[in-house]
Amino acid sequence: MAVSMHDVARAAGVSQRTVSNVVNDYAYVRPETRQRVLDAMAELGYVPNAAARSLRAGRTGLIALVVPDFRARIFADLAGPVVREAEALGYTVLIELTESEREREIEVLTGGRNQLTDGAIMMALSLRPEDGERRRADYPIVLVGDEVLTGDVRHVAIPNREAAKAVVRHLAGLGRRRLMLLGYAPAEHQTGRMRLRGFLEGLAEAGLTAQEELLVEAGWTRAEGQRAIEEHLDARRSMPDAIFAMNDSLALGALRALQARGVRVPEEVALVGFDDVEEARYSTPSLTTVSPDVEALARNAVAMLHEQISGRPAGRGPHVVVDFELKVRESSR
Amino acid sequence: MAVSMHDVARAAGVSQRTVSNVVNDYAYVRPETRQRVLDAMAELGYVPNAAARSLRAGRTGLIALVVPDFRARIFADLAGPVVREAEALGYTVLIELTESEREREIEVLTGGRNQLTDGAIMMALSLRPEDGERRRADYPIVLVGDEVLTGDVRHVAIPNREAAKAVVRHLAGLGRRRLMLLGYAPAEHQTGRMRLRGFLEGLAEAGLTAQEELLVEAGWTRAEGQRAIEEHLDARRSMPDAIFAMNDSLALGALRALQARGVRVPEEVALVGFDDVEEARYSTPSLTTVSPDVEALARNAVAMLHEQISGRPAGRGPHVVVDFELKVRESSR
DNA sequence: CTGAAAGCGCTAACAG
DNA sequence: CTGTTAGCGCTTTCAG
Repeated sequence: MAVSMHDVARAAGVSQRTVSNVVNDYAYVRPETRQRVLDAMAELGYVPNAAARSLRAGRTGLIALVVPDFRARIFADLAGPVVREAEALGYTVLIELTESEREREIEVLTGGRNQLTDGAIMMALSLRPEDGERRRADYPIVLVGDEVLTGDVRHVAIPNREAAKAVVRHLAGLGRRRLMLLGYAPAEHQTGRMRLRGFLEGLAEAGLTAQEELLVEAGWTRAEGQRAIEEHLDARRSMPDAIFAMNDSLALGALRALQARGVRVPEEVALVGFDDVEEARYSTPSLTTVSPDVEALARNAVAMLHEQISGRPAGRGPHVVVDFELKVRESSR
Repeated sequence: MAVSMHDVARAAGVSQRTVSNVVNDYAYVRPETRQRVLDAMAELGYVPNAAARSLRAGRTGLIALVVPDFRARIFADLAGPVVREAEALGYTVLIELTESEREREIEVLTGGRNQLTDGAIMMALSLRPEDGERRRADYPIVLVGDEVLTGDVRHVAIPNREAAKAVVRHLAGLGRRRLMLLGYAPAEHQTGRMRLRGFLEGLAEAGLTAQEELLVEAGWTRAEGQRAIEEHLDARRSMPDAIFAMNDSLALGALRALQARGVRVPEEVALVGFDDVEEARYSTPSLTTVSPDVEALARNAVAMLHEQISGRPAGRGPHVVVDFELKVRESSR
């Protein structure tokens, strides 16, 4: 067994209490006593035991980051900032993968199989509003992304609607009139619904009307983007002069299809994505895209969770929408 | 405070011991007693307390995954499999980011600031061989990637040398004679050294000799790949007929530079990368690359760590090299 | 099959 | 400033 506080106390000739005081640099300890204790600790290689501390404190200092999968770039992007923010507030982050399974997401709402974490930050993709009732009231949670639960669950969102609107405004400003929305998926995630809504609002604002033929269904993957555009072109459906893809993967797939069919981007068709994945900067042409402030997403999520855990008064509302930036690149000029 | 075992015991009219037995489906408990206990647990919403259990057991059931950064694709790819494997063995994974700082990597060797984890899987980039001495002997660690420590540290490796050799063999088989190595970095990571060594061995095997002008220095990023190739072309240095990039980012940066300068790939210059990032499949032309078996990497790392933690006899040697596959795509035909 | 009770390592209330 | 000590929730030894 590892060396305990008791061992240190004996070695330093003080009581356990004093060792504890030193470890937590608490209260008043006479400098020389402190030094003696520190020496003893170093000598014995003392390391405080997290389990005992947690048991005593009733908190573990752990928070869970719950994501569907790390291969999706946005989740990987989020992990770094979340870990850093959490660390700054004294938390350690542990990872939970849901593979987008609803059961696993629900399990998080109840605090998990064991009370291992003080709270969770979750990107939920499969929860339904009514699942909110299964939530254990005293388990702090912050949802990132869509607002999928009813009730007073805190949540920090990507500005889907506002950004989609900004994209349309940008395209209309370039004189484009026949805008395609790629990745249309009626009643899928709220993310899709919000981007759709922003798209439609943008069109209305620009005095344009949506053409049904230009709302193109596709899963949000590169392969699907490619397939959908190929089919659209081959079927000689009405040709857009701009495409707003629901995310960058779709956009990059579309780009490949357009190039394969000899359609020039951006001359004939402008192309805009969403997410600002790294590749967007490096494709040829480079891709105009919406860049949500992921850093702020992480910062807010951790801060909001910390507020709940520590019972501190919320310095911000229960719902936060972070900023975004439209990165205009070669694909829409 | 949450409901404890004691509460459940009282509600079910049994002793704490019996509840514990039920929870750990231990020993012999009469079916009806078991049921009564289960009912009481459900009724009260009992959830076992991880801290108490850890304190008692002397193990936390947590393992650390220590990586420099999640934005580098390979780390993100590793996370999923590691979490899944760990879960299958009853561990929870927690994340530690080192930003490649040597001090932080060393700290892991000593078991960290608190005994929170039972062991660690680390991708170390900055450790030096002599750091091995700082290692706390009883803290289980598995290194992934390079073998950076002397001593008996377990480690699972990517087949850098073998794969680099296979790449050269492939290019030579296509009739290419003037092979460039992009991302040459004398005495950087061992990864680079091993790939370099494989490259040279491959050349020797094919009866070719390395030209110094074709060992091109560059950081392992896309921007650097682009810059290095642009400079090389603009300086009118000797033209290669094939480029082996130390990783895919470099290769994709190089691709961009080649296209910008009107060099046709693969007709004039074949191009091969390393890592098999997702984009490699979708670039134009798609990129030939080495695909290490990341799944196996994760599986072995977790299994080896588990062996150390549980003190089980090692079913495998202390060093494992996983498989790879050379994915031949459009960029080298 | 079940109960009583010790004790894992630490914090903090209480007492000097 | 420092010592004593109870107890966080659980597992497990020892008795029944």
